[in-house]
Amino acid sequence: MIHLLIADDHPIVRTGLVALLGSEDDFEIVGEASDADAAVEAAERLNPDVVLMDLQFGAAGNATGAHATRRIRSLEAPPYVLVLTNYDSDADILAAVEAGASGYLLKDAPPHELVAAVRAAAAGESALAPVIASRLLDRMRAPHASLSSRELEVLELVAAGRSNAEIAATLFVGETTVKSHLAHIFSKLDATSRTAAVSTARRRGILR
Amino acid sequence: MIHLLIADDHPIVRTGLVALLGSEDDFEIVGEASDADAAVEAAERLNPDVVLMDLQFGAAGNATGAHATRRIRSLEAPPYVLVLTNYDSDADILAAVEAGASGYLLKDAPPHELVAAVRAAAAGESALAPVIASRLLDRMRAPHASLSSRELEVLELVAAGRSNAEIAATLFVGETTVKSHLAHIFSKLDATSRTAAVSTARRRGILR
DNA sequence: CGGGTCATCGTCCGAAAGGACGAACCACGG
DNA sequence: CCGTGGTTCGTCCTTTCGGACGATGACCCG
Repeated sequence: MIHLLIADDHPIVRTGLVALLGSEDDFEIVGEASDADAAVEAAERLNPDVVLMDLQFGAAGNATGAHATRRIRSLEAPPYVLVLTNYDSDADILAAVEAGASGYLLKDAPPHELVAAVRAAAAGESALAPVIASRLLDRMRAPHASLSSRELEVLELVAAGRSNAEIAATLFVGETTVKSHLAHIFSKLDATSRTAAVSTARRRGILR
Repeated sequence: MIHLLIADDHPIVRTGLVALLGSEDDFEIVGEASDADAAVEAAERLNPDVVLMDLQFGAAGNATGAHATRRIRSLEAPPYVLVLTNYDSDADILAAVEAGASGYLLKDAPPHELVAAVRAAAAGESALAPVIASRLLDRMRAPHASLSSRELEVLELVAAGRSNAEIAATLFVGETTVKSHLAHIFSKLDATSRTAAVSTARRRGILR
């Protein structure tokens, strides 16, 4: 019997997952969580085998699914975490994998793929949606144009229209550091300004 | 008895909606559709009272939920269409309302709100999520933040990462003119920098 | 014809961004 | 054990951007 915890801020999605997965004979849904903090708490208390984790949680909290994943994976005897999200941006994928996710699925995945991924995760295997797997392979093949996670973090804030000073404050670093990251980003993306970098990153699918 | 048709490309969401709405005594789900064309066909054939319509359909087809809504509303004795989507961008809302939607709900809406909206739609009333309603009112109050065609031209070049000097050369005008257009754009979009303006324009659906 | 919007071009000036150096710390792998 | 890459910080300097004034002519609409 595989014990599942479902963490998603959309009631509709939670209901759908419960209906889809609950009908499998060897699955048992032991809990649901509607935000990142509740997910961590529930994972600790209910001791599930696999956590289905959304990456985007509404404005309710500021903790993201990636944060929650990291915290869950640092519990003792942690459950496997299967990330389930809408988008396939490099930034999200990288953040999730680094946080210790066992798999990365898109919400438009067909049910059988979802079920298979849960079984794989419960067995300790990795389960990546085909789209995601090929994207990761692309990244392996062309390591030169890949940004570090910190650089992505900076670039996302740049794309949101924040100034260097604001970004520095958000990330708790000096403005010099932000400019340094940006210089590396410009070099990697072959851009000479922040807006050009954002444009290139969007075109290449690095940002969504 | 209210007959429902559910149109959404995500199996998880469809399952969730069926589970949530199917348990209401006076609701009956008469069909599901996984893309926009199938939704129109099903609406014509099954003659539901209310169609729950997603706005974003995956890359499968090119028809959007707004198109499908328009076509459904142009049937004879058309059902009411309740748009159900993830995003609350002004462009989406406006497109849906113009296409004849009776309501606009976000997928993170609580179930009771969803049920209430379906009943309201079936009764021929409008049902807007509070967030959406207030946004529409804001738009009414704040007279048209729409950009002139020249301003849009400039903004697109800005979004492509070009500098003021490059934009000026491209459009065969002086750099001063570009800066003047940008100042107007900043004012209309309530932004203080080019990247922030691009970000806002994207969020509002002004830029793709 | 007056009033509004749009597009075009100015100047002045402070703030922000970017380039060009350098340098320290740490983790990780060959 | 040493090199490589990532993250952090620094200074000096130039370029670009954005704000705050402005001005002109073209156009449409009531």
